[in-house]
Amino acid sequence: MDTLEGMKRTHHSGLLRKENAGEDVALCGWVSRRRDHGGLIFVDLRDRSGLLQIVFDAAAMGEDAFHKAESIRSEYVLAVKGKVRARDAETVNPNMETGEIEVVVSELRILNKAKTPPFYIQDGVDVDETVRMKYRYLDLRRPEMQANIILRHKVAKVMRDFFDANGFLEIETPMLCKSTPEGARDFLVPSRLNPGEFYALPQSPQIFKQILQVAGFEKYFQIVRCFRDEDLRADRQPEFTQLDIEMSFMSEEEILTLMEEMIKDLFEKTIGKTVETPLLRMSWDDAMDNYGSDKPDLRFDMKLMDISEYVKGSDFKVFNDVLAKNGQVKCIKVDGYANIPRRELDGLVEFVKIYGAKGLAWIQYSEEGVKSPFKKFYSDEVFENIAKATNSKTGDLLLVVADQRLTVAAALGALRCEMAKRLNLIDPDKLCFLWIVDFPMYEYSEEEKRWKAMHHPFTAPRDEDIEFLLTDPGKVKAKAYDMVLNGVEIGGGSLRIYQDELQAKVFESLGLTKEEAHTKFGFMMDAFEYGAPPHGGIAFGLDRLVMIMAKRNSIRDVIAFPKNQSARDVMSDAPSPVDDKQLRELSIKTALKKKA
RNA sequence: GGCCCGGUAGUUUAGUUGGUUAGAAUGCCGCCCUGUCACGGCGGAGGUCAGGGGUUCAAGUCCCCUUCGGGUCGCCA
Repeated sequence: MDTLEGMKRTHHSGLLRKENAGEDVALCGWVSRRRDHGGLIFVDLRDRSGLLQIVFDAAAMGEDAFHKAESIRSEYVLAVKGKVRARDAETVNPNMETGEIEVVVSELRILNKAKTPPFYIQDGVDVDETVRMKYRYLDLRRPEMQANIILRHKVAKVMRDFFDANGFLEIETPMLCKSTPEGARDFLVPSRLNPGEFYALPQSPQIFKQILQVAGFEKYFQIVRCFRDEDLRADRQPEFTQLDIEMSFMSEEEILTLMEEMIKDLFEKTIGKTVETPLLRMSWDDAMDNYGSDKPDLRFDMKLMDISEYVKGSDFKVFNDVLAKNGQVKCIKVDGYANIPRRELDGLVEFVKIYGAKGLAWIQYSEEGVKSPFKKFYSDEVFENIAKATNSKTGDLLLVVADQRLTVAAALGALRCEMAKRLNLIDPDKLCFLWIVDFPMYEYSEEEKRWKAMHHPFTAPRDEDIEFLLTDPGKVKAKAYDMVLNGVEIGGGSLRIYQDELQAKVFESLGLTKEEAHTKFGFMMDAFEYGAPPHGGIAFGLDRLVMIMAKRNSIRDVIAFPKNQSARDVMSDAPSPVDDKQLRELSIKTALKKKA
């Protein structure tokens, strides 16, 4: 085995070009591929910058050195000295950035051997994700993964530059915090020095960033890790990174505008995409009614349409019952899909049930006439009127759900996205941003039979709705806003309550007594008694943002060391049991053992 | 916690109605090869069909349980 002693790398392999022909270079990297022709060996050398072909020629380099070259295997770590040579026209490889040149090796050093990797390190290879995760260091060598991690770095860098230029300060907040029972489950950390007591890892720096406003920093941001002990998804990890922002003396309008500028700057400087501002703003009500979602994907149309008025007053019990209970009958139109196979329709019925709908009906405006499970309950005229109202032509399909407003929205909203996916209606290069505004302040929890804050209890209600806080909470809208990109919520925030009378009222509306509120959020309420400025903020999900920029379907692909769906790190095998001594130090008697 | 899908050489996979010794590609090992770039040629090794139980003359294949992985609903103030 050799060392780098006395050799200094002069270039990165992937950056050499025809202009470098004739230069003496020293390169370092990993063996991506080896092509042994007997007296001539080609190796694709890979470093962070890319691939380059290096050539070992028995005639030119002497027998001993060539013999050494013959022992090279995949992923060996090499250092080579040699001369850049322009390739003959017929040996140019147009598929490689460096395909016009190669490096003829004069000196080879094998800096390290490598075991045969469990999978081939190349983009586009479909390897089981558990294997990729276990050997994450190999998976991360793939150019695609390197690009994702590099993009992530650039994103953070551009954000920091932007906020610095706009007078913001990056301030760190604690990782060991007080547990707050509201919201997501906390990860708990036992305190050795305080037996029986626990810290919580932050779900977000929400309270601290607001207190920093009381402290007079006026403009705060932080790129910060957050922790939530909830079930995972393709776009949810137990620890994730947030761009967290809070500022004082700014209106909602000013905040939204500044964030638009940040996003515009970000997309331009990282992936070279132009974002048109100002972004579209849509009320929560409009989003729910037209798209069935508070994070609508606007890359395709297919809006929800209300056909309640056309189907009321018939003998069709399903619709009648729903309409009698203030429900609605709505549909989406799938253009040119009237000949949908029956089997697929049955599948769609099952699909909407996942979202709480009791069923799915349809109208097929087919060549052979109208087909619909409720055809016999209505006259031809009704179907003509529905066609007119929904702008349906022969060949179109309407998918119909009847239920309460939010159930219809959930089912048709999901179905809308599903049909777009199936029919390939989504342009993958499109970026559709929008703001969702005027969120409801509260949502009713059927489970707990009470009103819960939709955002969090420090979110300010709209001034004109304050009078309804206690009398009609469902009517109150909040000064809250989410930024949505391609059907993904990438950020959300609000103006906060900063006057204690209003805060008390909101706590009361949530069924919290002053004492309870004080136990939960006391230190913040204390702080707010000493001159809290009007303030507000927002937080963006950095992982999700990078995921979309990198056109990936999972945030695991843009996180260097992610967890799997069971929240395990399969590379390090965390979490793991600890021995009793550690537990005793923490004053924890026993840990429930995983059942054997 | 619920629902759906999946687990076959290192990797990606085929495997029909349950029926001979589980097949291929790639990777790996050996030999040959001076213009390849997914190099090529010849030869070779490599399998707890996730685990357990059941049905059967016979199970990779059918049934049940467990386990692991992915997606999703709930959950994520």
